[in-house]
Amino acid sequence: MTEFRPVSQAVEDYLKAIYRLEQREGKVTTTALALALHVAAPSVTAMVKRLHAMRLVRYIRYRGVVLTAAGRRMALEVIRHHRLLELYLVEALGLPWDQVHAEADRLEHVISEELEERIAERLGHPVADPHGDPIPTKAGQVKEPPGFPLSELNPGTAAVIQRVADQDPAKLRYLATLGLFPQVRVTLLEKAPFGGPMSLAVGETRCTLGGELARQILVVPVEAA
Amino acid sequence: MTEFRPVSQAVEDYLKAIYRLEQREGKVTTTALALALHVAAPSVTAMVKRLHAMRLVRYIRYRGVVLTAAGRRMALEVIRHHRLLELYLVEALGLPWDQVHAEADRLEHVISEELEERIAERLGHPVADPHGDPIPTKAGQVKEPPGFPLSELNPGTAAVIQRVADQDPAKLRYLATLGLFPQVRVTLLEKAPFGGPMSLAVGETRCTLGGELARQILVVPVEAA
DNA sequence: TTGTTTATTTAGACTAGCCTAAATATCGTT
DNA sequence: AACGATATTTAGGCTAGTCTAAATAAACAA
Ligand SMILES: [Mn+2]
Ligand SMILES: [Mn+2]
Ligand SMILES: [Mn+2]
Ligand SMILES: [Mn+2]
Repeated sequence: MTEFRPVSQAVEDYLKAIYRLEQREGKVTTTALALALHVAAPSVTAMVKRLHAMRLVRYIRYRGVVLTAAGRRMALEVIRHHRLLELYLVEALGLPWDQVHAEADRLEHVISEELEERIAERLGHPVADPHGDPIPTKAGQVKEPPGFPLSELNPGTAAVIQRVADQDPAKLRYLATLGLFPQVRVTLLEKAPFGGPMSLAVGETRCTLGGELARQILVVPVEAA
Repeated sequence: MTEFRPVSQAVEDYLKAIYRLEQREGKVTTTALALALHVAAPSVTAMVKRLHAMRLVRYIRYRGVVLTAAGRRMALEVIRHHRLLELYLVEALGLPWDQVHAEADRLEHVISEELEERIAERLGHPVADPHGDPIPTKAGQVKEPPGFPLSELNPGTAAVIQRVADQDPAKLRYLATLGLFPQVRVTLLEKAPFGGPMSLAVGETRCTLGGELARQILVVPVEAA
């Protein structure tokens, strides 16, 4: 029944990007895709036409693109691979958390369902990757975790980091030196106005963080200790 | 100095196939490559011209193809990936030994040198994969293990399996049910003439094996127990 | 509402890899 | 030494995915 056609790596990358843009921006334009995928706009136009013909998106000229149910299912499948792999590489092989994204971006397209399953099992069927991003289930369920940017936390409040939304290795390495990971508890001490730097207590130490980075760190407030 | 250009998956597969044919047959013809890679002969002609232009092989029209030093280095690099991955998938994730070949065939092209290194470390820098095939070193050294086909062993002699040269999953599953793996000790009891079936003692049990399969199992004789 | 800026698509081209059919070279035999 | 069989290459074509330059539609502002 469910007819099964294999799909190219490029197609999977487009679907993933479309999924992320739908989440973050609501609508998905040609230009946004071109930017996200580092290709020229006409390349995107050509590809979304193909995706439309494959019934993975609905595409209306000049109106952007929307995932179909089949397209969303495939996107989530690839994202599941990606996030399981990231976690596996960190947990089982000790790769640094700033490198696993790039590695997973290539591996996600080639692992079998069998291998995916073994990895999930070995990890105890985890629900989040090393950056706090939720891992879709086999059935395609995702629960985006709650949380808002650390930059909007009120001074004097404690919170637990849920997610680090940036994937730039340099930034991740820097955050690691500060001890800022998902599940870590922080207290906001002071905040300069207009997106300026903030000073934080992390465990025993304290640090200063620019507004840029603080916007990428999602937190949930907790009771003071 | 060593200029580093990335190479496509197709190129890596050709280099690997050329390497294997050089080992097994001595010379590498267009037809042999076409057969090995399941492509049409003219596709091979086109590709070996490109490989020649890239200085990965020397190609003379109608005369076949020979790996250059650079080509051999690349082939061994991919083979190293393949065999490390096969062993890792069996050891660390418990995949059945008949499935790891197909999985490794896709993964070998996308893992980073960093990940390769972690895997090798985790495995304790092994020298052979689950089928007994030698794992080239980082520097490109391979030592083909000794051994001759089980089909040529003399009746009454004991031997240790060095290598199972077949990679057909069905055959490998069958051999697994008989307990025939590398490092396993067997004794040849009887042998029918003209490549006919042979009866073996494997541990406590005995079994019968067709000449076809016996030719793919490489052994080294040992003292009787 | 008209004109300008910006986003998007069309047109046309290119590369890597693959294919089939036809031409040609090599090899093994007589 | 020549012939037929076999191996190999050439010729020509196709798809996926990319690009730049040019045309056009949509959005915004006066
Ligand atoms: Mn999957
Ligand atoms: Mn992640
Ligand atoms: Mn390598
Ligand atoms: Mn193997």
